[in-house]
Amino acid sequence: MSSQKINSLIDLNLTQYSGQTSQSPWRHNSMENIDKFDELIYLKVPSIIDGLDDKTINLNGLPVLLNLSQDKDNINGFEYTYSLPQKVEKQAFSIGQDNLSKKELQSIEREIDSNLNNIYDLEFDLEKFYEFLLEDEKLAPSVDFCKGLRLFIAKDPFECIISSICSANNSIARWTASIDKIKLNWGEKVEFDEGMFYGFPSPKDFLDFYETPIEQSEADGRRYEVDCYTKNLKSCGVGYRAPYMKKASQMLIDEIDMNDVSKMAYDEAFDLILRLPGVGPKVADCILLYGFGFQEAFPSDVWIKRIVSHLYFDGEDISADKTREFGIERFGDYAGYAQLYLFHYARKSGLMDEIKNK
DNA sequence: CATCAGGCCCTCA
DNA sequence: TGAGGGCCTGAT
Repeated sequence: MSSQKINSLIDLNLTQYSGQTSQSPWRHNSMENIDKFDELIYLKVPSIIDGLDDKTINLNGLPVLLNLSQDKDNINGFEYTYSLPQKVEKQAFSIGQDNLSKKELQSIEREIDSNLNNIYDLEFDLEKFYEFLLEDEKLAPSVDFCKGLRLFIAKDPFECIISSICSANNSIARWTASIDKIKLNWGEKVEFDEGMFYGFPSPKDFLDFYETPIEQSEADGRRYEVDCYTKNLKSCGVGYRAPYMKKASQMLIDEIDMNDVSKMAYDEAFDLILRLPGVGPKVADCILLYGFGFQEAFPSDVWIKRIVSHLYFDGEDISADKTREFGIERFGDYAGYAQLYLFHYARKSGLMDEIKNK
């Protein structure tokens, strides 16, 4: 398999490990070379691909495994290879192909490129954004610390919603571990030569999950205890967020169509997402930014609050709500990126430690 | 054994 | 309308 090239300014390592609240990290392909970003991601490309003889072939969401690699001293692009699981290749056999044709492979590659464009926000003009940053005295230093950092957009909005609910009042290590457990327990399994990979359960799947290891049930007029450990959300370490996740899933089935959200204006989408249980202003903005691509969102957690307070309000203690209003007002369509750059600039420059010790 | 972690929910002025 | 207490859980 020849490797494909993407030519865009991006630092994969920085982007991947900047702790953005959209998805748990991917899987290292090799730990041997630390000077190289070398990771595997499993995703599904859209279902229809162009086949031979002007026919289209429905592979119903073709699973592909991508191996992305980038030398850490070259952030002007990256390369990837991809592989398909044996199971799906057999589906191709069943529709009369003894292998995928060149045309079909090209179609798949186009879809992969399109997915990578979305996930890494590659259409975003970083150079233009840097001009914007340099005009702001406070933001200007961030350019040197964050060169090549891009938004890391979720593959799946629902996964992003659950991940974001999970991240509230939590540590990065814990919420990512919980999400990994959920995928391991209940995600669709797809086997590649490189190993087993897992999808994320659907909203409907979540309705079947229990909130505690033992639940009371009633039948024949009497109560008894049911061992539901195997479908127990709390066994994934999500704690009191388990009922939030279940109720949110129910609402996403009954009353909120995720397909509508991206068509809405930001304010309207914000109010809608805010109705989900376990979702406050900060989590709502994370969902809109990382799950739906609303770049005018300004997720305001305690750190952004402290940073904004320090840089723009002379250290005066301001509320998270006021921080959010400030970010949206001041940075406009760049709010999401400004938040990302502020956070990592503060972390890398030592500003965060300085504020913390106050 | 406390404390705390990239908030949210609920209660009560 | 907003301030403040309590909270699953696992790491330190």
